[in-house]
Amino acid sequence: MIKITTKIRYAIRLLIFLAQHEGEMVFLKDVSEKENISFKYLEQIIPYLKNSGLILSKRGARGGYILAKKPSQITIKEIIQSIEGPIAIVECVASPEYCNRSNNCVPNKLWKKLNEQISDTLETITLEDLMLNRISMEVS
Amino acid sequence: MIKITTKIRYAIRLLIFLAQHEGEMVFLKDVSEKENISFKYLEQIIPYLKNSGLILSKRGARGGYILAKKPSQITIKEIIQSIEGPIAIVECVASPEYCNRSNNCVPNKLWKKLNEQISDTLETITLEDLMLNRISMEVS
DNA sequence: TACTATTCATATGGTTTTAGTAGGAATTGA
DNA sequence: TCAATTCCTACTAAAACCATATGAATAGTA
Repeated sequence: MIKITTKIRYAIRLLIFLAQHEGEMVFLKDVSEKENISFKYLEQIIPYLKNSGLILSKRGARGGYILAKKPSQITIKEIIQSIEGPIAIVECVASPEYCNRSNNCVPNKLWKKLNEQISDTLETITLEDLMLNRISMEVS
Repeated sequence: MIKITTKIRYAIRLLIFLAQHEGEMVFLKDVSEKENISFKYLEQIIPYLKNSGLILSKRGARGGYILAKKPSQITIKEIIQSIEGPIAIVECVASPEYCNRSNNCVPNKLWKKLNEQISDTLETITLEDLMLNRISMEVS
């Protein structure tokens, strides 16, 4: 059911790498090698992160990528949303018009609750938290 | 990313229907018609629920299905797991051997936390809760 | 017994998503 | 001019998703 795609996982590892090299321009080639992720696939992930203003790039020789914000200001939710759009575990929680059952739909409330919980959790965790290994297993 | 499949959603609606007719044998045809779900698809979902002991069946004319337990004793987690097995938003949270990065993997803790949170939430909600519309939006 | 209604078992198929691979254009620094 | 880098776009294999289809097995009933 609920699967985190490689795109999201790679994006997070890429951003952690950038966070760990804050201030430097980083080559994608290095990320690819150090993190052992397909270079060409990484290239495809980059545009999402650029478009949502998470990273900046510089073209040409000695170009590269750099975080556009401080790691403490980048939430996991932002990262995921930059790639997949709004978090919606079922269509109807984002677009009620999607299903005409919505009005009196019993399970809907369940999905809404779960969706909000996931969304909230992802919003409270930042890149910095990941970097500093600052993830408590307590339910917040 | 995070999507609830139709199989799971249909299964829950099927079980709610059974819960609403507790004590009676229910024909799949009725569920299909009332809930407007493909009969043939429902038939494919049934075996999962049977195998995990959530429902009982009776074959032949005037056969049908009935809940094997009280609605208060069937959790949403059980239902989902009966269809998809253990809840694992990434492979490595269920099978650490899946990825050799596991030891010092920074994002792993994030996925573990999120996974547990989802799992916990789904475990605390029962069929009865759904039936009685007893889902609070407060984060538990 | 024959008929009908139901569950049970299994095969098939179309569409979408996932997870890449590939080739080359554009840009920039040296 | 060359090499290193990002940028852009097309393609593809495999899996997952969401069903549809056919018919066998079983059981109640007239």
